[in-house]
Amino acid sequence: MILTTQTRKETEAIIKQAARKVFLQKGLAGARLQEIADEAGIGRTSLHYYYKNKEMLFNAVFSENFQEIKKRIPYQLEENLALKEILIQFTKEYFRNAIKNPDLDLFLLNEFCSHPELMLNLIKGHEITQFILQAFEKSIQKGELKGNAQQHFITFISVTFFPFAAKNMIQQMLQCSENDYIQYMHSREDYIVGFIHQYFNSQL
Amino acid sequence: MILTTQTRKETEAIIKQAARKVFLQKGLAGARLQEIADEAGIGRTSLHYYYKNKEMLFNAVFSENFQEIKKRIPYQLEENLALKEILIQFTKEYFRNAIKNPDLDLFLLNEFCSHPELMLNLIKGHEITQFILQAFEKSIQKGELKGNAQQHFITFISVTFFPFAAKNMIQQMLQCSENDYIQYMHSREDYIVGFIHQYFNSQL
DNA sequence: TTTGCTTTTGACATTTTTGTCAAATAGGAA
DNA sequence: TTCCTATTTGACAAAAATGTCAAAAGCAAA
Repeated sequence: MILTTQTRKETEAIIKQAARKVFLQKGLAGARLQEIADEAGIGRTSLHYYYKNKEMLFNAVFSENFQEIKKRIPYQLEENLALKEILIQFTKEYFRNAIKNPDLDLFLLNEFCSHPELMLNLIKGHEITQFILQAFEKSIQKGELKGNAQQHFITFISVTFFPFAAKNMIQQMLQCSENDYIQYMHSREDYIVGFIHQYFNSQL
Repeated sequence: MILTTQTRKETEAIIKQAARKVFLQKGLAGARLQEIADEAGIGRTSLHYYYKNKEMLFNAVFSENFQEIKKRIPYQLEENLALKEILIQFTKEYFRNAIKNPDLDLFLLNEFCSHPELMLNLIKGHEITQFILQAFEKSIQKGELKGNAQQHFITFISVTFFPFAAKNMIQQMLQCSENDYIQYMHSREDYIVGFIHQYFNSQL
């Protein structure tokens, strides 16, 4: 039997993954170091060897989640793409990454409540919000859409983002397993592309 | 100066309101009995006089929130109403109640993660989920809609429910105050009614 | 005022969770 | 093997939070 000697980095990665799982599920206050240690398959005391205390560990995990969320959001969208195309590209990119980690979405939503200052950075550093909002406004000016850009924008965010944040709720409502849910979300990607097309057509 | 003697019920109500505030903000694990007592303006020990322990208090608060959520959801919808009308009625009823307490929505979403068994009751006791889902299915059979009932259903839930759950996120994204948000949500009600009409038209 | 009840309070006990430390262990290099 | 360092472990300390209890205080009726 081969024992792979783990380097410090590897162990840290295992711990972070375990911590991530527990933190996402129970939040900072609800997470127990013992549970994280068990999940990581190490002694609780060892946690302190790698991360001085709970707060440090949380910060380490959090900043990674933070990065991961950023990666979901395509930062370069062609300036002159049609709005419809922008939305479709965005959706595809978001789904591609989010399906792997739907837990992050609810976490994110909560962080906007508990740490709004941090979240502001996420938005500010990333002008995507303004970009899409403005794209909606331009589209309205061009006569492709009627009404209010903000409402359209929120609708778009809702139909893409919410089903990830509400993963557990949806599972209960549709009375389906985790696999069913993932399956369902895969097909939702196509559904949303269709939804976007219809959204524009219905305005004509 | 008049001292109003408080009856037990009144004191309980004060405590529940204080507890509600703290629980909604910090969750069960994050809430401190001391903070709740301070918020209620009583000694911590008195909490135990009214509610044996933290869990009991949480249950009391929770079951009220529970009831409040239920009230948002119209339980009697005419069986033979057109789907379009069902959705519009549902939306109006939901908005009417939710605008007052948008905090509950995110709380609810979290509870589906942390206490799925409890949430199952909320859904089971209330056959509204199945009712609307089936209404979508019937509508598809009648040819009013194409595609998958579950997708339509989730879209509908998303555009109505999500903007409440994401209150803080939306405020940051639209860079607006709480008042602006409320204003915005009021106008969203009308927007959604229009959205529903278009949703059906676009399928023809 | 006395009595009998409800409510509040503070001191203390218990439990739970986190943090510290020194000793033990492992594993590679000399 | 021996030495050195990195890591793990278990015993313990400390802190944080909750729970208990009996005594005190409040209040209304007799």
